[in-house]
Amino acid sequence: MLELNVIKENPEIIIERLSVRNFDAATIVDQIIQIDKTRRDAKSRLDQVNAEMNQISKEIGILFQNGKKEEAAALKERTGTLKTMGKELGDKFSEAENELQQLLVQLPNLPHASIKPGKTAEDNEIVYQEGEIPVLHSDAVPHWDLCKKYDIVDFELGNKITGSGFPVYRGKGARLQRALINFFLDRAIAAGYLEYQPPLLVNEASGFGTGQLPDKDGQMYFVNEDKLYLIPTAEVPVTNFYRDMIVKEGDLPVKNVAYSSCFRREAGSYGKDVRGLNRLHQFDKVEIVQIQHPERSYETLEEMRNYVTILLQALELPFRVVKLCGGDISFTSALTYDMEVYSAAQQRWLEVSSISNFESFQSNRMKLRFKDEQGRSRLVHTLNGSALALPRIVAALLENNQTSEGIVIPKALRPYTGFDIID
RNA sequence: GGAGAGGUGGCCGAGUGGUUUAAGGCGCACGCCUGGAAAGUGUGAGUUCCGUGUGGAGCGGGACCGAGGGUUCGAAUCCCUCUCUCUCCGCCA
Repeated sequence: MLELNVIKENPEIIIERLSVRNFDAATIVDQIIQIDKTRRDAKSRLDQVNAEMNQISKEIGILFQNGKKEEAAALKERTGTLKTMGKELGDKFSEAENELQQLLVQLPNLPHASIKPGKTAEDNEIVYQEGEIPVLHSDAVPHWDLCKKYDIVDFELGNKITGSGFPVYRGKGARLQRALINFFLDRAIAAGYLEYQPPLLVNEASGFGTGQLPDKDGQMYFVNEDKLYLIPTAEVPVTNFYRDMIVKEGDLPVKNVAYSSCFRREAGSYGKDVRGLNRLHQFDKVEIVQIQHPERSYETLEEMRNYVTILLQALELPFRVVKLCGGDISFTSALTYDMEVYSAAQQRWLEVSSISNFESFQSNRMKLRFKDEQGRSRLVHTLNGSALALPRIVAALLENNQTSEGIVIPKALRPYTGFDIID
């Protein structure tokens, strides 16, 4: 959520910057400024009425103590009209406030100044690429066939007990998953992140705080009985730890890491993108989250990108870094790098990490602030990134490392898997 | 799921209708005291909104005692709903 003051002070700039996303904010910004006026006017008058009421009540109290009941009764009569006025103004105020809130929530985050306009993923900018594209034998097969061949991921069994998009990992497949989780967590801890195990279900306030609600309501699984949402990413609980808090400036940056299962309805997805492990309803991910001083958040974004780069290098996967264009960047993000690995049998780049700086967009929703040196409350910046999402990493490892003997496990992972080949 | 108790400032804890402008304590910040510290002592300290002023220095005012409603001239205090925590019972990994 953008800050009201910022919108009020430079409405044209907001409209111009949001046009980079192909978002026409002119009408909403206009309405916001109007409603805010109404709201402030009502609040101002309401405060005056309340002040007068408080004054009268105090006087009545004193009169009662002195036994002057008639004078008190006379004063009471005046409160009737004040009360009606107060009620009307109060209603007007909260109505305006609600409307204002509803308008504010519709505006996406301002893209960073370096973000280029663009319509789709086609317009994203490849800013870096590393690693050799493997040349596979002519009999090389995609990972879903390898899963079957080595009996490590069973999609049909998942279909049977749950539905499509919920695979069952078996034997060395299950151990590979566990190895990756531990590998990623150990690396993150070594890089100074604090490990958490968050709840996998969150309440509505948490969904709102990180921006999944009300926007992406239909993308989360919802437990109606208890009004709880299954998390689409550990970002939601881990960032919301700090909702409604004022953190100490000296505690910044906060660096947290969490492994969690993630649940996504993926409503509207179809086609070959969803084949095998490419797109699932439930998957595992290690997520890094940072809370940082506004003046240092972009350094931190680069640091996180560099951190993920090292992970991909350790796994010996060819990868590239994509800077998302205005049309492809998420509603909440100011700048996002997607990290993509090359999956050689599919001959596709697969997104395995998305690293974003949300600036104050989430912290404004969450009322997450810090005290600066002058004792002023200021919104922090929040950032997060996958480090990493497992299924597509597994897909690329299987495809790229397939040999006639079996699937070769990268060296860095062997201490975790306890085997060096899947055969 | 059943029964009971309770949510008060950073923390502990008083407060059952009117100078509560939330007692007191601990902790905190800044002074005094001290060679330095402890003890002692003094002062101060929350969040947020509106107005005025103007980059939030200041001043005036509103709201905030789990959340939301209600009663009343007036609510931390009374009533209703919700929520969370604790204890006991039941169930259970």
